[in-house]
Amino acid sequence: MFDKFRNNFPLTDEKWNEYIGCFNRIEVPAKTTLLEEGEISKKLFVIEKGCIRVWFNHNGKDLTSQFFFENQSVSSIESFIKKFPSPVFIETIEPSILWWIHKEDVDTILEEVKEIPELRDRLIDMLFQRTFDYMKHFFSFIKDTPAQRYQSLIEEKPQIVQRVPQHYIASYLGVTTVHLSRIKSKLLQK
Amino acid sequence: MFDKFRNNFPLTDEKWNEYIGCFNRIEVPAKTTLLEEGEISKKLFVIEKGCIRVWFNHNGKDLTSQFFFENQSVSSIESFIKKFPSPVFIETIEPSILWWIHKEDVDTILEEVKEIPELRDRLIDMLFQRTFDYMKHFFSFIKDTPAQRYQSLIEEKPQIVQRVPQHYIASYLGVTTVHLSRIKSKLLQK
DNA sequence: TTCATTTAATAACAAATGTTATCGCCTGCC
DNA sequence: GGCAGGCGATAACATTTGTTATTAAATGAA
Repeated sequence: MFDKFRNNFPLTDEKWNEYIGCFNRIEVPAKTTLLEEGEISKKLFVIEKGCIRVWFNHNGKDLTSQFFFENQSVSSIESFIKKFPSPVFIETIEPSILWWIHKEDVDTILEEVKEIPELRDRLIDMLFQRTFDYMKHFFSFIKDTPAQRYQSLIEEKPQIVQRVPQHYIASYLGVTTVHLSRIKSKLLQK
Repeated sequence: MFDKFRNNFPLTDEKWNEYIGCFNRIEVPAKTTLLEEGEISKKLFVIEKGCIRVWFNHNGKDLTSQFFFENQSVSSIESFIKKFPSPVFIETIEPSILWWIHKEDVDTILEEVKEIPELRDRLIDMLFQRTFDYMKHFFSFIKDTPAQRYQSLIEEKPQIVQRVPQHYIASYLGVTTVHLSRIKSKLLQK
């Protein structure tokens, strides 16, 4: 699972193996809850196979805010980093193969790895990237119609459209399932 | 301007004065453009007095994405950090007193300051905070109606409602000026 | 397989929001 | 003080989106 990343990291083999050894492999069915709302997140997940969504409950409605696929890492970032109760649920969509690591191990690794400027810069870069992604998604809510957001989704994140049930996509785009259905049928007419 | 922050930073007086000396004070009227779309941002601004908005043009519409007030720092973050052409304009709303610093000076300071773990951690913390703010604002677009978003704005960021012209607030909330007017008059009826 | 459950499409109607136009009030400027 | 232009309220109408209900298709479990 992790071998393909090996040459991206300027570490001794010894250190590398020590870090990799902290990860645990699990296989879980679809609709498995990995983190409950209110819980303090103690695990970071990496997806080997499958797909995960982050969602929250608002007045009884199930609202999805993010999707994750193979090779992405997933956590409730506020909860994991700041030890706040998680505002969100994390749940598998498909049967999945995951690797998880304890927060304590992540902290230890980060503490050691900070001394390596290349890695430190890459971590800061990842943080920025996450922020930019949020900004981009957020902008689309100010400037685009739901139909345009769906069109962008098809173009930019086809995995979501192909692998995720439609009612999750609807709330992700900020519309009802009925309206997403209408958007799709209008697209087909053209 | 910066004296009130002095005791927050574990630096020698000499270093502190060197860093503060990099800032330049300017006074500008309302509606002054500080950064054009497409330009690469080379300045970071700190607001001593006044108020600033970040906006972009979408199909001829003026869409505001952020507001900033006293003691906040402002830049087109993607452009300033990554040297991309800025996707946004930055403009004063009120006549303002600003302090600006060159990107090169920021880079130099950051390079030196990274060696101080307290500061480094605080910088990373600020990055996270920015991300959390975006996430929160973004969530409100999925879960709340425009009327609810306006209500939250009154409660959580009263400065915006008090000091910013209404047509800027409208696009910030993702509605037309006409609809924001309706929202306000409905609130008064209750 | 069969049956129950989940998921998606559609229709009819209701509510929210956008568009265009008009009016009045300020504010800054001469 | 008077005037022009910017700003905000409101009305009438158009369009978009939500709600509820129904049906059909797909999926999963026994």
